Amino acid sequence: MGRHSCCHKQKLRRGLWSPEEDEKLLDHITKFGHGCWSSVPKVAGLQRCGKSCRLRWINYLRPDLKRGMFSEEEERLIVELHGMLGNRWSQIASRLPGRTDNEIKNYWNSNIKKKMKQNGIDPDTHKPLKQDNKVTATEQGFSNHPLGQQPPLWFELMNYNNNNNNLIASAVVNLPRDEACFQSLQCLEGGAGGGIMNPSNSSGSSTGNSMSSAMELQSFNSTPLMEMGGAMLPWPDQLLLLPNKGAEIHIEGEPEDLKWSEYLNGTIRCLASSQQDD
DNA sequence: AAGCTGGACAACCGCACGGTG
DNA sequence: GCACCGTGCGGTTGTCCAGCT
Repeated sequence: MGRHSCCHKQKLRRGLWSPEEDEKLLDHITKFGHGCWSSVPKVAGLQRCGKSCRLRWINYLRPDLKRGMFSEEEERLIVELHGMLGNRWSQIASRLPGRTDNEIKNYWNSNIKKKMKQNGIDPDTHKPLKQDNKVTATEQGFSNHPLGQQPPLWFELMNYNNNNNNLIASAVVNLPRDEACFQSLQCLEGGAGGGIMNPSNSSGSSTGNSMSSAMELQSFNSTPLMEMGGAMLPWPDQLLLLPNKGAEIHIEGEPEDLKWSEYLNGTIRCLASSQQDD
């Protein structure tokens, strides 16, 4: 590890912080706030550069830090957000109260990345790895599926998610409006009730729904397609498959669409349970 | 017991960006 | 427009420690 140029010039301390330094910094910021970071070390009586003080405060001394292990929900959220935002750790951290970008970045690199690879998911693209250890539809007993030996990505992910309650990776699945995709969704629908209309009978008009700002990278160009509880709910062009949660869609400003999301979660969970029982 | 290794965490580096004079 | 400064961010690397040989 090198030395900050400013630290070098001023012969400032570097490396791990001592409890005494922590106390000085904490005491100073508690009383006066940090204000201009470059002036903090001088006023607080620290032989550190302002940058180092800022980092120490943000990553360790801040009173609102959560610390401790990441919960399953936090882990799931990190994976989901990373799928949408990429390595924008500060943005990801802003959606996890009490967690720092550095903490999340470390956790991603040392833990989640590894789990995703073990699950056959590329942590960079959130898509299945093109490797031999990938869980294929054929391995899962879908060799007789009409889609054949090499089913499309949406089918692979959908079934992969169904058969693995411990799935770590989230994935965005593009859903083509064709008969094969429709049939697969019918399978998902299972015995949970409700009805799915054949895409060929749909009007094909777009409602132009969009995701929330947090998910602006995705947009749903939806077509009314699915009937549930007497209401027509939109068919998304994309599904977001989430670990341990089945699938979700997020459509801004239309709470009734969330029912569709919960409904799909339920059917996927239901399907996974019945398959495990077999 | 000693050395090695890998994981987790902490901290630094370089760069980009915005504000200011 | 330009230089300078402070700040924030993401990538990288150092440090510590537990487990293994």
